[in-house]
Amino acid sequence: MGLRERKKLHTRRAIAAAALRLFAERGYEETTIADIAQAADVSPRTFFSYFPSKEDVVFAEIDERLAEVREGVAQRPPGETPLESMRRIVFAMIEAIAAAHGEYGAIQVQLILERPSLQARALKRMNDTEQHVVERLTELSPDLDEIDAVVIAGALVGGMKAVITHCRAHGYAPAATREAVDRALAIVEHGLGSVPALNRPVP
Amino acid sequence: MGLRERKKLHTRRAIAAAALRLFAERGYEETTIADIAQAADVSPRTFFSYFPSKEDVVFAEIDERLAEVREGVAQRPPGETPLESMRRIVFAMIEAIAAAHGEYGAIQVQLILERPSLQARALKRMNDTEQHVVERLTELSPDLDEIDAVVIAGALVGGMKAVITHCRAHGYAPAATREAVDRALAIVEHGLGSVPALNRPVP
DNA sequence: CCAATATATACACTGAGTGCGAACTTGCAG
DNA sequence: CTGCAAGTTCGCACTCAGTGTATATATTGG
Repeated sequence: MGLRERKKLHTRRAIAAAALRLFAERGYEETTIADIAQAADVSPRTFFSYFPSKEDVVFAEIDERLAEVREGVAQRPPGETPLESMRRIVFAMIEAIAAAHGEYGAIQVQLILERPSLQARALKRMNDTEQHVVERLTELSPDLDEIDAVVIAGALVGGMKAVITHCRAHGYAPAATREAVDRALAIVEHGLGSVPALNRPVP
Repeated sequence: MGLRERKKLHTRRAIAAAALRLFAERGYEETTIADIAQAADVSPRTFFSYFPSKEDVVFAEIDERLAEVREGVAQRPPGETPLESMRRIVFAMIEAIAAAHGEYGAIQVQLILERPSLQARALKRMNDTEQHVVERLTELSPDLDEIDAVVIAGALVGGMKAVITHCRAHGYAPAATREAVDRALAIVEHGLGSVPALNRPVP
């Protein structure tokens, strides 16, 4: 990795960190791009060569983790059933979200919850992830009907969203979270278990 | 209904119609609020007393129909099981979406599909509807755990989204749509059928 | 017809986001 | 080390969405 790329990554992180810090200190609306740029020691114009909009900077860290999850999903032990794969994906994502509760994680979550426009963007990201799951699913089980794959992905992501919603309302106690995941998966699986293609291992 | 309210509704519709027409003619980005205001014969400032943002005007008609659906969901025949209620809601919504394919419906759908920001807003509306379903569900079955209700709503709305996605890809042929709905519901229900609270009729 | 109230508009302003060309930095080849 | 090509930052000028406010105009109820 050359100097150029390292610098870029550093600048990107500096901008994101400065933005999140300012958002936390004085609020989202009250922070301008100019403020962020100044705090990160770049020109206002440069901000937009790293993030296409002010809203996107909130998702900087989340997007990084999401990319990791997608990588991880790619390689999968042989003999694993599609259903098991799906369970693994869901757990990886929940874990990724929980892990995001680091330095600025709490601020991100709070911002997203209280700004409808950020909520909308978060949902869009979930939807994109869902599309990804559909692709992966049809790849794993070529004999699976497209409509079935779409429904299954929807149910899975819906379940995930349910867990997040539930945890938000009841705090992120690990035991409660685990229980929520188990319950959600149990419910969804009872329906999913009846799709034969999902329970046949692939070579 | 007084003159004042009639006029307001008329202006609202005029603005929405002008906006959709201009979006169709020259594109979304290429149409400014000033253009819309001029076409609807109001001042630019007035636009914002009817719609909070340029994006919201795209959803004007959809929101009207969604409100109708919520009304319809409210009164429900006695003895109907929660599961039957849910099926009724899903069908009503699918129907509402299909009905929106009127004068400007096609333009709306096209706009939403090709602008990520509009997609995000559409998903937010779906999510809000999902919240509504959760509320209604816990109201209908007080003995239903919250987490279960959230998962069920998620699965239902996920299924709905799946149907829409599928229909979009395969055209809106009525037969195909009906089949998609049946398949989606069948899949979801196989899971949902195992939740006892859902199959007990309420007084 | 009058007064209270709701609505429309004009005006001025902030801030997000874009296009462009100039200045600068890095990577690489000779 | 040196200079050239490519990538990156920056300043500047601009458009447009969206807001606050004060003023004018229309509607309603009495």
